[in-house]
Amino acid sequence: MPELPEVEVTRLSFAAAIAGGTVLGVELGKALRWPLGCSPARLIGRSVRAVRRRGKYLLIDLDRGLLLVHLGMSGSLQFGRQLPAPGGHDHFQLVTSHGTLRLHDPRRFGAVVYAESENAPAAQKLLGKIGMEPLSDAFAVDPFYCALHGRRSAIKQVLLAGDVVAGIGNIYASEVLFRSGIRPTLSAARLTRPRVAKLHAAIKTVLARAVAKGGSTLRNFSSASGECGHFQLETMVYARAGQPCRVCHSDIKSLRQGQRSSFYCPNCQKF
DNA sequence: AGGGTGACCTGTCGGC
DNA sequence: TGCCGACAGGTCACCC
Repeated sequence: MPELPEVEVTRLSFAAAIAGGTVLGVELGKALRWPLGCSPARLIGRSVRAVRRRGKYLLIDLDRGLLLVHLGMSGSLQFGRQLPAPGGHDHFQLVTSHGTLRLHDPRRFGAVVYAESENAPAAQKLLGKIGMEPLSDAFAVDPFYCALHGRRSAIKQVLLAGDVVAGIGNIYASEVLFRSGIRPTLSAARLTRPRVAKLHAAIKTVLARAVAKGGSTLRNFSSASGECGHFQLETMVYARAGQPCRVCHSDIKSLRQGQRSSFYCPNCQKF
């Protein structure tokens, strides 16, 4: 469920509250995608410094080491002093003096991994190939254009791969391509500079807007404080196959790319 | 090295 | 009602 906006909304919903807390306990449920990478007991007594985000990863900085949290396809976090009793899909809990952080993840594609530092191999294995942060100043048109120029795959696939720009998943890839008038099947290398500039602007605008709207709640996403998002109410193409385009009223089409659905308007995105 | 495919896991929904 | 296949917001290991 979580793309960059949902992960950022989650971060904002508990980062300030957990900062300064001391780890009192770590509880593991069923196995997630990867093992924690250290004994839970080793984390007890450490304090939480801050919570950052890199792509779709949350980085929970401790006074020594950090936890990398990924929500996978179906994960969400909850944070509070008094959480209800854990259920069968709650697979990780970080109990701190400021409250408990809980990972709920039915499909278990998510993960919580400990690393000694951001540069340690355990962290770099996950963060090493992540592309530019789209909401940072480092994400500029020139480097974006250069990176896309070397890719012959379809632009939708390149956006999803995340090694050029970080954090764009299946919903927002379709949305930013609609707003820049680009067909998802077009080879990334064939985009002219003006079109890359338009795509760049759409990525910044759409992701920032989605964060402001609390992310997208399609099935059951909610932030760590339990708030649902509302961006799904303003999607232009995602999951709208057969419905009229909100701009030109043509039928929205869908197709499969790399075993994932893409949505586009054949009139607004001609090539 | 870039690009394509299967794999991981559970829940839900539509069709027969 | 029940079963079965397709699909779901991600991404990595593995092939060519």
